[in-house]
Amino acid sequence: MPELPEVETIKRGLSKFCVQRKINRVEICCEKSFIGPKELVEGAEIIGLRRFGKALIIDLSNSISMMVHLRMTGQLIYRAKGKETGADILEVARKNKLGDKESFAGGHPTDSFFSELPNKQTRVIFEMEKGTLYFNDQRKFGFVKVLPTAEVMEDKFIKSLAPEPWQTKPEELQKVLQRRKNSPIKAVILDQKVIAGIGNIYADEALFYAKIHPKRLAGSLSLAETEKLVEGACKVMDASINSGGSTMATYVKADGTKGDYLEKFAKVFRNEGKPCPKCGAEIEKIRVAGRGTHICPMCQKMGACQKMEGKND
DNA sequence: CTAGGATCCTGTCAGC
DNA sequence: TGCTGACAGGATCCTA
Repeated sequence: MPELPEVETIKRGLSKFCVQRKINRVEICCEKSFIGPKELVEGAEIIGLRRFGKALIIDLSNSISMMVHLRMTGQLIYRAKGKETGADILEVARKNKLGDKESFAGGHPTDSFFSELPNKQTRVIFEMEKGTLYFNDQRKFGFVKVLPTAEVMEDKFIKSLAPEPWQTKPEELQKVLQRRKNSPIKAVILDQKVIAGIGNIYADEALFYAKIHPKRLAGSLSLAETEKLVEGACKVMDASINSGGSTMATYVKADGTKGDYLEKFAKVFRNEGKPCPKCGAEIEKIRVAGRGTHICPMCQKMGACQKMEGKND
């Protein structure tokens, strides 16, 4: 679930609490969620955090790194010593502060951000010098992987990542779209080897920004449309990062009630039935490439050619 | 090589 | 209330 802006927000949040702190002990609650020998991590100090697309790299002082991928439902939650239950975290969240001294939570938004830990979904526990870092993951698709720092860039996933939207050249992307010309454009931009960091939310938001129907075949996009799409991806991700991504600071509203960080910037995602902010037409939910997809049927029209083939929706 | 579908796993929610 | 199937903010593997 967490996409590039969420991982970036986590990187910034954890940098405040974990860098220059030692990991004393690692407790693995789910074998599947932790790949590699935990002994290489225990006793090492975190010296920095990096992000590549949706992957977070935690670099350690002993030339070892951990690669974290949250996939659909992963979360990283840090709590200072004595604050493990999360009882006082609601108060922190109410203040809407990202960089509180005591705690931080980001990733798939659930009540685990501020409820008692560890819980049923806790997969790995890192006992740190001054607090505890929990890796939670409901569906167990995510993982933490131990590898030598020197091999991070050789990792299969990292190595095959395309540039992120800000570094994407529309002309280059256009070539890939021609190669993948018979796939729906949404399926293509969800591929991390095509453009890094986009997931289901930002795919829908970027396509809405560019007024492109997600079922349009990739090969049918003009260069101008591709440019607009890249611009849209940059803008929606910038907006999300600036609003704090999906973290406890945005999960809980200022008045203490449960909110939804999507409210802050999502124009179409999970807004089916609501009016389009541009034209007022009703936003629809459809299915594209096996994923729930949200569009404004007025702003995002299919091309005339594809329509005649009966592939419109 | 591309395209499409199944698959990993747990929880929640709509519909009966 | 309980059961069932669909679906979920991801990526890979398998098949054609």
